[in-house]
Amino acid sequence: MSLSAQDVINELQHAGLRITTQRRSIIEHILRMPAHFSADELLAELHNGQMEVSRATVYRLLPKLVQLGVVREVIYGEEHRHYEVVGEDQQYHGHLICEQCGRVIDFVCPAVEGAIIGVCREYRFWHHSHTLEITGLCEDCQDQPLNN
Amino acid sequence: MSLSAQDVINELQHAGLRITTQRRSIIEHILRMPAHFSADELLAELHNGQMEVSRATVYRLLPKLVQLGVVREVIYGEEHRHYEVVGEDQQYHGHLICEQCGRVIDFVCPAVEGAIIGVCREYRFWHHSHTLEITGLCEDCQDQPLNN
DNA sequence: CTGGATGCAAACCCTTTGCATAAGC
DNA sequence: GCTTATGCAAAGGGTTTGCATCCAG
Repeated sequence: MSLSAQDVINELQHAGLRITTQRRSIIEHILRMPAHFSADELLAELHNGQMEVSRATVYRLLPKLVQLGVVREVIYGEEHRHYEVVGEDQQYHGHLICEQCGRVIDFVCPAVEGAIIGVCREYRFWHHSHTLEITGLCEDCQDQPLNN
Repeated sequence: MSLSAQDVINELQHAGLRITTQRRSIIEHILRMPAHFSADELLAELHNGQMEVSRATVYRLLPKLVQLGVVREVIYGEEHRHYEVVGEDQQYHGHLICEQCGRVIDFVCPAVEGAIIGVCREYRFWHHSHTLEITGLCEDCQDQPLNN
């Protein structure tokens, strides 16, 4: 089962935040966005729909959703922020980022999960979230001549 | 053995880049910076010395050094970029980042290294570099009341 | 000499914010 | 009604860039 808009709305309410038409719309769109999206891409989607939401509102809600654990920031190499939805049952995963073509490949790796839990125990660190990003060349780009 | 300024300068030359007084100065300072630094902190250090280097020059050199594998970008949660030197013998490591006090704790974990190599083999991905960042609460902050 | 590097300052661009208005609860 | 959320537009702040000058190779 994946996260529903209502689930997120309930979380907002529990956190003492008000449920507005704009927030409802933003949440519904976020759940339909591709794996990784930026604030700008989200805004573009919102403007394709009937509901208009201002940049400010989107920018104000996203950090709250991060705090609530609904989305998390990923793919930091890029110039602007990217987010992805944290599914209920979704395993933590990492990203393989191709330096040549920009493609982002998601991967899951239980061994990494286990290692991270071990590190946190060792350092008595309370683990909230983590990101693992590997940059390099994807299979296709390894064969191609460099172009920079 | 850790990286010397001359090593980096040789790498620049091999890459066809010119060796200028400014670049020499930047490189020397980078090697003396604390574990993680921003472009701004680097500039402050440079201005403490006798040699003046402009912001533009620093901002133009850093990406080249990333490409050459001399430094890498880390600690992406922050609003601006941070870098760290990639030592010759330095083990890859990750960062534990405290959400409360902002402290950054480096850790090494061979298990993570192994897992990453496995993932790259599986996806036929050529590994250039990677970062692993775990956010949460450090030991000290776990006991303190929340203040946000 | 000649093309790459520097410095200055202005431009960029994503993101944040002040303030008046609107609307949850 | 009281307080929070929204929208607009302007500010913010790190980073990039155009252009004239400089200098390493």
